[in-house]
Amino acid sequence: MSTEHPIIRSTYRHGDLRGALVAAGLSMARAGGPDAVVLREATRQAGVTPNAAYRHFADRGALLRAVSDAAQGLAADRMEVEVTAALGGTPDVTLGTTAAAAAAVETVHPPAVAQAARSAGAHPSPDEARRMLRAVGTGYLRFAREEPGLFRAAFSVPDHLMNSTAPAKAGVAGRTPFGILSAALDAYAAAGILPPERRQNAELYAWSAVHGLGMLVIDGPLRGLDDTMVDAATTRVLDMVERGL
Amino acid sequence: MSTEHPIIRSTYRHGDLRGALVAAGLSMARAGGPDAVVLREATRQAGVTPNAAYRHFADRGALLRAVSDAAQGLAADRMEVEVTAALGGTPDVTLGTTAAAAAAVETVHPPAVAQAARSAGAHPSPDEARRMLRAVGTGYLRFAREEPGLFRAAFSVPDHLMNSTAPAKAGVAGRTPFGILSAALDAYAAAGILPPERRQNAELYAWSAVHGLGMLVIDGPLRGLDDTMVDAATTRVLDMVERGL
DNA sequence: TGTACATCAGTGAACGCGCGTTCACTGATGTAC
DNA sequence: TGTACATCAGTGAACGCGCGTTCACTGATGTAC
Repeated sequence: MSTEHPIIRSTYRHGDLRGALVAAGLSMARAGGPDAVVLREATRQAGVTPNAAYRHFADRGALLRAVSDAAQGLAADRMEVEVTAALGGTPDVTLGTTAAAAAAVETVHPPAVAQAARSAGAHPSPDEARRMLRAVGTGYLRFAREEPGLFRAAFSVPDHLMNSTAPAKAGVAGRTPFGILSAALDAYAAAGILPPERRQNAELYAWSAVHGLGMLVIDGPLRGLDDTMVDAATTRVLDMVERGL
Repeated sequence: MSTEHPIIRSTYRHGDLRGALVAAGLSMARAGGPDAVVLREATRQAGVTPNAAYRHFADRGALLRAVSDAAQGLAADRMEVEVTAALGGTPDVTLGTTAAAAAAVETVHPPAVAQAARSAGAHPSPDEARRMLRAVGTGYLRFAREEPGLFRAAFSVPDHLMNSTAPAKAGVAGRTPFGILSAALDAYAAAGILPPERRQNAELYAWSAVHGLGMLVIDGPLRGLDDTMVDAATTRVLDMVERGL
């Protein structure tokens, strides 16, 4: 079932087997979600014996968790791109693929992106804050639709909120999806559009709405919706969040 | 791995093998979600040879779809109970389990429940409409938390919205989860709280918010939230939907 | 009312598959002296 | 600077497992005459 030929190594040591296994896991998750992450296949793609994986991961679950973290990092990257575009960094870019998006992030300089977001977050205008929050939502949903397998690997694998700021889950700009959402909500509050008493846990409510649409559309009963309908639904869900928060 | 002993039949024919396989599938889904639905194990629990299943289902996928439909029916039942309670049918019942909930629905007479909802839907007061919509949401989320495996089997298995009114997905009262939500939104519109121009596709937006919270809590990064936090989040998400619709 | 027969729900045995994991091992690396 | 040696990342072979699915079949049922 492996489409890519196993790599023939020249050296006895691999060099970065752990990284290679995670990369292989990501490519499997991309194609089939978390369930498609197969330990043996990962070692095959890395050009290594199956049991070599156990030098780096206690078991399949540990590999899957590492893959999930990496997928969260990619989600973060996709969101950063959207936020940057919304804030005027690269106006109105329409990026087709997540790979392109990730590349775009890297070309804009990771720290610069975080910087732009942070400075806008400090003294944002209501309009900026709104654009930022919407960008976070659309970025999240773009990732869900462009990479449904990675999306499920990122957000359907058991984990705790407490761990959601772990560095492994961060994108190239060093922020996690949760952190990006939090920053946008901070901006929202700083701009005075969100009453302070409603700021607490606002992440959960905004996240719920957007996550639910994503799951219904890629995995659930709304699978049949075409792109324009999903776009419309995205807009309306974000309207609802904006009004309802 | 099978905990229950296989049934020894006295007759050559089973009687209702299809039903038995779906029931076995439901019990597996209850314990482990859709991935845990194993065709061979279903036949074992039904006391039948593995290949006998192929008289009733083309393949494992067909069995899984039947199980998913049945799970949606159970979700509908749970929601009906909540709606009935909210509308004064059985004031303030706190039902622990879905089994109890389903039993409660049956004792109230299925048609009576649908009837109550329908009559409230025809000329509902704003307050009635609000209580009804919230009940739909809390019922959905109660089901998610009480029966996470069934919830995932019901709403994470590929299907289309077009089929979402199929009778197989209905509960004992004959309505599907989607149908119940629609009825509540009709009541909302009829009560004049939802502007007519916002009625269209409102199902999707309300559903997204509630579904997202459910998935994040049972399967995703919010797994660690304790019951009181989830209750609080449920209230706040429903507030958001109410304000934002 | 009795019987021949078509139907089709089940049996019994087997298939190929790929998985995760464990065992005892080998051989390249880098460090201490 | 050279060498002995501990470390540990990899090998090779095997395990038990249970899955979905297919084959040719058997035997109870209910219907047509």
